[in-house]
Amino acid sequence: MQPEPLLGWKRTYSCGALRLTHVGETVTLMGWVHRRRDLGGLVFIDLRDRDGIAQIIFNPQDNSELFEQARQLRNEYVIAVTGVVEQRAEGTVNRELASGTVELRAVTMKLLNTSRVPPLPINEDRVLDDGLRMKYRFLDLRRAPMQQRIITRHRVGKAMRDYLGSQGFLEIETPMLVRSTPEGARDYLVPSRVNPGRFYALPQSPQLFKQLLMVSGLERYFQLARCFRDEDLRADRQPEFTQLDLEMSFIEQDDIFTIIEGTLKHTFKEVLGLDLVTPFPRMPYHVAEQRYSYDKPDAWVGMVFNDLTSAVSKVEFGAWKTAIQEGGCVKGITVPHGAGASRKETDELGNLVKGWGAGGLFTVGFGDDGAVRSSLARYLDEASTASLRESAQAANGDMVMIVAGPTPRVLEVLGKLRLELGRRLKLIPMPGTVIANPAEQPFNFLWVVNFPQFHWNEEEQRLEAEHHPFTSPLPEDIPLMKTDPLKVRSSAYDLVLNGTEMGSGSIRIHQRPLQEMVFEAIGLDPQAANEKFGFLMEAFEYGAPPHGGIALGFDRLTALMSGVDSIREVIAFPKNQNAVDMLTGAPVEVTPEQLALLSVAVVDKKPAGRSASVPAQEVEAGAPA
RNA sequence: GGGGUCGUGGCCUAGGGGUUUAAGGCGCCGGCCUGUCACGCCGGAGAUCGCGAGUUCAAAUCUCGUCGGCCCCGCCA
Repeated sequence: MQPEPLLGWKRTYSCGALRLTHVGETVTLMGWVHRRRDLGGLVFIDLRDRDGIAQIIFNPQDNSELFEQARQLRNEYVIAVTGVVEQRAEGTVNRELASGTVELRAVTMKLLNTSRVPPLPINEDRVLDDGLRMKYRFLDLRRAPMQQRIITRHRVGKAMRDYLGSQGFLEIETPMLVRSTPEGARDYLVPSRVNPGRFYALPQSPQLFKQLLMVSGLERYFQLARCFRDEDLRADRQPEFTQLDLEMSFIEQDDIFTIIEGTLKHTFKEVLGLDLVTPFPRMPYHVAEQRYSYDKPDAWVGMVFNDLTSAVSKVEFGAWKTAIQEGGCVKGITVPHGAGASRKETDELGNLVKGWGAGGLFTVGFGDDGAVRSSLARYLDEASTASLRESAQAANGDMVMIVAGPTPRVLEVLGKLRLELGRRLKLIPMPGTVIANPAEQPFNFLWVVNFPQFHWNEEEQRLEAEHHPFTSPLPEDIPLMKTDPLKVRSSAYDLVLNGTEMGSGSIRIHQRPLQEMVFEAIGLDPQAANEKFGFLMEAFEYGAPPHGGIALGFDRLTALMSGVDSIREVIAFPKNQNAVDMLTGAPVEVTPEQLALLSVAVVDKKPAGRSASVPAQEVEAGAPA
């Protein structure tokens, strides 16, 4: 059997689309052989495309030659099949398949392409080595869970575009080859051939351009903007990532909040069918800083974070003592009826928690008879146990899951832990659920407002912008700029989701004198400021409107909505931890000729560098010939 | 830059100094099978245990180094 060209064959339905209503129709499906079940006298092929799976039946009595061809099919062969949709007999219906009430009785078939045996299983959902997945990403992406996430990503983006479009926003692209600015993350640089010795930078964000668009009078801008930061990677950090970036004129902070709340409400409804409760709670920065009292936003499914710091202050347990001594805290989530959790389950959660940057997870269970079950039992005397139990509001049968350490970390970890518990205990509302009150909301958004304008950079012995230097101070605090700059509050705000940062923005400065004042405060002398940002300040002199905006982490949001921890799972072609694209091998060395053309010389090259550590032949083996 | 963890046929795992001729499941190849859907049954091929040193009579197993994946700290205005 040799592959043939399509020669006029047209696909009439997708595999996942077949239903009882199609019975009797002659249809043509095209897709990949998902699985073959050869019963000897009967062959079933599960044919898969992006939409789903259809069962095709080959019967030798219909066409013996076709039947023999079907026996020769192998997984991942690409075929086109024309046949008649038939209702499945009672007892042969597959409830697991959307198309499970029907099957396609094959009449003719065309082999479109063959396939080698794939190096990773495409027809089953199992945990695979990340390196293998990245090297064969084109096959990894063929797997159903990956396709679902890529589709989710598309839908999230589309929902955002639709909503913002309906609100009068214009999607405008900004340049990728931009001017390098010293502040912030390290830049990716691009040498200019036309201007020897000069470099572009890839944008860390479209910040300056979107402000200029406001000066230009475009009034409402947004973009799913690709951003680049040359910093070390994490599960939630890639060197290139995507932000929902927007900016508005003639607005104040509340207007931004309303737009974002509307955007997220629409997006969650469209993509997950969940009705988010808006507006999101707001918390001034100083409250978050001092108490970090997450009571309201965390009042979800009854699993609030309980502060146990004082309750366990007398417990002679090293990790807790250290945490408290260093100004941190001990907090716990009380899991209703959780005391029955197995050692295996708590160990698993413990490993997750460690991976999120906490020292470990400590559990104290209270049996139905009130008996204490804990690995820390020997550290817990009667009094401490009682006070812990009271602070944790634990009833008989409950389990308290405890994390200790620096407060921000504890809160972030507990936020993730709670989401994980919600998933495991099936407490997260199913798609389509109307969330009546914020306490049931698995996605707990929170605005943190009024960040300080500056913080002190100990290393450089100077003030530094907390958000960025284009952020406007609160008008009432401007007089403090000269006298007590650290007390100046800014109009910067963060959007926090389940204890992790999901976005941040601010109302911007739109007048030259104030911008100059801020530059001066952070130690940028007028001449340097003019050199780097003169174009912006000059723009302010031509009728810049009041404006502000925000950027949301699109990858992170999509990951959370997909229920995965790593943004790599929602990026089609991500980099590995060493910022290497394991599929193509990038970055690679380039020829001396290329370098010469760019007036670039490579110095101090590390021997056997990382680009060389992806052997060329391995890459070749992974790439299509 | 640092810490942790993992690396065993194509895939996922077991084995943690000598009864291992490296085990199992999936996959692959061949045979049988007309209602399967993770089809079933029978048979077979496929691994010098990431790589390199060292310890030892003996190393997949212990030690050191190295390479690679992942997680974290630093870093990410």
